[in-house]
Amino acid sequence: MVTLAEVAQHAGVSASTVSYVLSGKRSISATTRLRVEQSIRELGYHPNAGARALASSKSNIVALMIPLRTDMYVPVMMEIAIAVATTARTHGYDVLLLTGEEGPDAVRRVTGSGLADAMILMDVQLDDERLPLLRGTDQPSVLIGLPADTSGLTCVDLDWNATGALCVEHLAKLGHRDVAVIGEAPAVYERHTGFAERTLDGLRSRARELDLRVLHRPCEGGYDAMAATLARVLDERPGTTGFVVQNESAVEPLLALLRQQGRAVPEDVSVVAICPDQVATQASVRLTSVAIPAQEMGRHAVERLVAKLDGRGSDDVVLIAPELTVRASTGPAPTAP
Amino acid sequence: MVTLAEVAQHAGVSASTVSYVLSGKRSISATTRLRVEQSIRELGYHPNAGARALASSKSNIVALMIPLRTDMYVPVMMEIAIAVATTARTHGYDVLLLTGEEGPDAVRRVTGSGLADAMILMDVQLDDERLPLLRGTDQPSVLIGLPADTSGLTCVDLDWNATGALCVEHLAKLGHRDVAVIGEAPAVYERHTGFAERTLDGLRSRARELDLRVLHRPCEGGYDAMAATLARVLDERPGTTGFVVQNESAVEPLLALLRQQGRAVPEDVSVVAICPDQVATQASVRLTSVAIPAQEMGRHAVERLVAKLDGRGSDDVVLIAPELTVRASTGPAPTAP
DNA sequence: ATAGGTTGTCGAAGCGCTTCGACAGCAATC
DNA sequence: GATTGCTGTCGAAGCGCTTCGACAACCTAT
Repeated sequence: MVTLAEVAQHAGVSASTVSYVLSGKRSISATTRLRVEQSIRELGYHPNAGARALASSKSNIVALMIPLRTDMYVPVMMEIAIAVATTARTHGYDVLLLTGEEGPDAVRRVTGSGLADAMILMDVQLDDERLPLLRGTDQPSVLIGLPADTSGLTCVDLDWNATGALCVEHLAKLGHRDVAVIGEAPAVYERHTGFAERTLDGLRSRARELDLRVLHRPCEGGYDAMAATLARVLDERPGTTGFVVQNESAVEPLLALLRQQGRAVPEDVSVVAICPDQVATQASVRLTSVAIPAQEMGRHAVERLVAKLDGRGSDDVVLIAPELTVRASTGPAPTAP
Repeated sequence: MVTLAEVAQHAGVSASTVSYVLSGKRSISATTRLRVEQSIRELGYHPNAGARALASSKSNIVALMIPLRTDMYVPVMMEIAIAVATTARTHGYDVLLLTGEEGPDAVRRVTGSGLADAMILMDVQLDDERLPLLRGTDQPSVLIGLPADTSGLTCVDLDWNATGALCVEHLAKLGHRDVAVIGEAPAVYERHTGFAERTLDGLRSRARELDLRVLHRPCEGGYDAMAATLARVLDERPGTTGFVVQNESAVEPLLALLRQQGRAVPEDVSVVAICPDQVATQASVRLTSVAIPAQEMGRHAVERLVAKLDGRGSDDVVLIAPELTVRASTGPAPTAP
């Protein structure tokens, strides 16, 4: 392993000079800089991460806590993780992957050991047990997702309230009066995951204003679960003509079932999905949808975090405005016979 | 931040004693150990990762390189990543997430800087440009996936050859004579991703032995692409009664299309999928499938890696035997009218 | 009693880097 | 010609830990 000292010797300068060439924290004459850079290249020098971290108290690593469970939005999580990793890299940071498994202990471990300079938390629950720890440390952090109390925290999320409202508005405008919401798996609501509840709140309150009737049913993904859910919905509200689907693994089953029952989309029934664009365009009917901007969320989170690490930036909430794209799964409500 | 020295002072012992309590590398009397452990707890001490890495030349971090692109098996990748992270943790390692973006440079950076003690590579291509670097370093590594030349490398993968063979065997046993393979997106083959080619090889050579006709068509995921592919297949081989689908985002579209064309599954047409069990059980027809054992692969990879780090373990290839589960999407070939 | 082992603890060196203060050299100012 | 102010470089201290050799203290076997 090549060390700083060896580079210094090779270039005929002192170790500190090499360090300053690397960090740019003091001015170095062009000739020395070039000589040092040349030596670095020739020897194939890479600074030792541990030594650097020890001396500077900075690891240049950000931790990313992802959920352990895979009961929702797996591709979204993945896309966020990838966006976080690539964005972090452009700012000179590497990403440490933590699963939810350790829970709050992971936060303690990371802050305590100086393993990472900052953290990004995903899968935030409304009353997340990691939050007190984050508030109690001076290590910067960003949440992807919104807890109930955001004071003293930086959060990035899609504006789920607005998303719910947007979906129901679109259906209202098309004349639908009875709307069913196919939600995430029950477990997601039970653990009070912010986005699911917020979507529903936003949707319901807008529906009230617009005088629509809303029936919400959580739904595990998959064909069988969707079949059972649909049967119950149509039994309870036979006049339902609009669907909002938040569980992406229920989308395709729903379409198949409707088709099978002779209900045409969008002639008889309209469907709005909340899902990544890829899902919306690959479905058997091109879906009118509100996109989940996974990449943007990941990128934003890192950029807020880097800002904080640089001393710029402050605690606040970044809500990304939802956008609804009209495709082929929604149309005017059928006129009563 | 609490340091070792502070713990030592608090416990009335020397720093080295505390260190030995922590590492267990020398025997310590029960009384001192207890006293030290007590102090550690009271002060809330966490060893500093950087200092540790510097002094011991071990970071206790393993790097995981995941593919940047998301054109295949996203949930599988995610599951592997999570399995790697949790398994690594049980062995005292953390996981650094690298995306393919940097390519071979990432390998250089990580080995050069001592950021990680070892690495796991995913999305391995048959002739991967990272391999020479891995062979040229003494840093342990494990590949998830099989390159063309595995000499000097440790690899973990599903036995894709056997997987292909298994699928076609199952169809043959049911009396099907004409089989179509719906493959991954063309790009996957173009970059010579091992698993796709191997599956095909295994399938073709077994088909030859069993005297079946095979038609292979790569296919982007989604409904439209699948529709076009299916039309071409049925045009070229109208007698096709068996399908093997490797692209999980083509499965549901295929089922929908067949249904739409009045071809019943499994009465008229049989479908075998290669996909995670979750996909197979959630599809509109419960799919006969060969499971992709994502968790097992991740776990295995970490365990091989840890073995190497401990000086046990050697270079070799672990192939996981495929298992075919019969569900409702395959049945006897229809007898010719 | 003495030599030879064990066991438990300590002191000190050193891992490779950053960073601070010092200072030589030189140009501009009075 | 002395003073001030830069600029560019160096030496040394120190970050918090691991680890090696030393060595008391005690136990066994002669």
